[in-house]
Amino acid sequence: MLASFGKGLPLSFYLRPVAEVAPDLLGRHLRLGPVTLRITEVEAYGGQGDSASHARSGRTPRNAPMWEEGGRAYVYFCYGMHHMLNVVTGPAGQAEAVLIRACEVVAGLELVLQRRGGVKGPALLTGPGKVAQALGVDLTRTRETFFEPGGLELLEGSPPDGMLRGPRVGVDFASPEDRDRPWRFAVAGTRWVSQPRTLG
DNA sequence: CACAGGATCGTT
DNA sequence: ACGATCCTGTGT
Repeated sequence: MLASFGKGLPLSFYLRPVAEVAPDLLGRHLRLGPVTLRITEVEAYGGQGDSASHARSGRTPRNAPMWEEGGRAYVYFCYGMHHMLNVVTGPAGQAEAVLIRACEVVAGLELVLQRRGGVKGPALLTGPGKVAQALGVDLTRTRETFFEPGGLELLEGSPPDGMLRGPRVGVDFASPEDRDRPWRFAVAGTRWVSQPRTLG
């Protein structure tokens, strides 16, 4: 019999404030083809008013998907080698998104190991670049909704027992107010978290 | 057209 | 602590 990973999340799930959707994504399942991951760490990024967000300087070709209706992917290329996967939230015009920072493998371990170069332990999937690499997500996925057959899917998954939160990683360039905003969320007690140091 | 920098990762 | 590596936004 086929393993069931739950139903797909409805559009209404995404059409809420980003700081509400982000913690609600913990424990959800992210699937693309044969690989299914359980989300263990995320970060919320706000719209134009958030100086840490790609939306801070208005709409550009790269961040255009952020301005569209929630329930789709925003993928960008970083440091010349890493792809970052975000979940766009809110109605069109809000430009809010959640960065998927870490996961644990639910299905497709063999392919994940292959894509990640045989790395073992938490280093397999703790960090946003690693998540995209494991899923096989690249720039061609940006703007794609989570409702397309054969595409990226977000499923109900299993809720976490507890949650940790802390400031976002790598946003020292932002205003003090935005830098200190506790918009990073992680499943409590899991090894599948990047830089656990700054989480409480 | 040229340039500086980045929501990172893996090694030193 | 640092280098890889190239897309992107900004300015000329």
